[in-house]
Amino acid sequence: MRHHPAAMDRLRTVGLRPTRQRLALARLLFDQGDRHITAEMLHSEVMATGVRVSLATVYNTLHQFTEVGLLREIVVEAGRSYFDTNTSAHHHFFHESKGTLTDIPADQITVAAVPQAPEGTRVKSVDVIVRLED
Amino acid sequence: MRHHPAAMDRLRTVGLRPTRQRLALARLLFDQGDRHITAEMLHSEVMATGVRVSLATVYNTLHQFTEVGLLREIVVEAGRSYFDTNTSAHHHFFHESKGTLTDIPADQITVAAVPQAPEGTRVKSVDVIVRLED
DNA sequence: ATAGCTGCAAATGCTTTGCAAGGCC
DNA sequence: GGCCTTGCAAAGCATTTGCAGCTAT
Repeated sequence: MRHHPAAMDRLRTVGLRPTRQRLALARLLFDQGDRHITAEMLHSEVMATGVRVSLATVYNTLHQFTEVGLLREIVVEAGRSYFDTNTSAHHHFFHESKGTLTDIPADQITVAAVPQAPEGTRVKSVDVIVRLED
Repeated sequence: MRHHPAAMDRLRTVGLRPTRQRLALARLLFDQGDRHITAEMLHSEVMATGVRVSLATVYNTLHQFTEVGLLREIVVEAGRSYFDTNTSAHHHFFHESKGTLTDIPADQITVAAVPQAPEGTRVKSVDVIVRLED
């Protein structure tokens, strides 16, 4: 049995038990650079590696990872959620015909003069989605 | 029977038959300034006015109106679509705890230096959502 | 008359949940 | 051992669709 310290440590650090399922998912998510993935896609991938993980667990895990800041959820279409392994400030291209997301580096777009948040509220995030068509 | 010329004309102009249902929905949508509304909300409203319209028809009508440019669809949460009666360029505040959308006038926010669209694609729209929390 | 609409109910697609069984510490 | 996790299947939502009957022109 192989151990992948990075994934293991990542889980311990955020206080989630490094179970077989969470380790397999963490490796797929974080061991290959930035990814934009849906629960279904991740489920297919993990099954393809031979590790049995239920779709329900994939959903639960994605949300747990999001809660502890390992992932960021991106909403581009009603009825489907994407999860982004890059949690730093950046924005996205969304290719509507293909249903794929691509990063727009933070330095390639400028959002200026964001208006003051209304009384009693704070700005949680500013999400920019540039929708592309063919 | 009352006739509301504006709603009637709006439908004829875009080539949709001014049926009883579409007229009722168009009046609720367009006769009171900018609105951000979901299918469920609109369905409740129209039923409250005493006009029977099925939820399926509300969905169909919202999409037809969107296709002909009378509405703009805004996606802020997975699993729910909002429709905006203001189709001009502007962005939104989304109050997460209340689930409400508010306009940010185009002149109160600046999105600059949008990167070139990748080969073979066009920018369809640039959507900015400023998420607010309490 | 007829092409376009509508309503209903069933189907769909994604996501969440309840609960018993299993696994990490 | 005890508590956290997982898997399964069922339930939940928002939305879409098929089709028979209705309606605007």
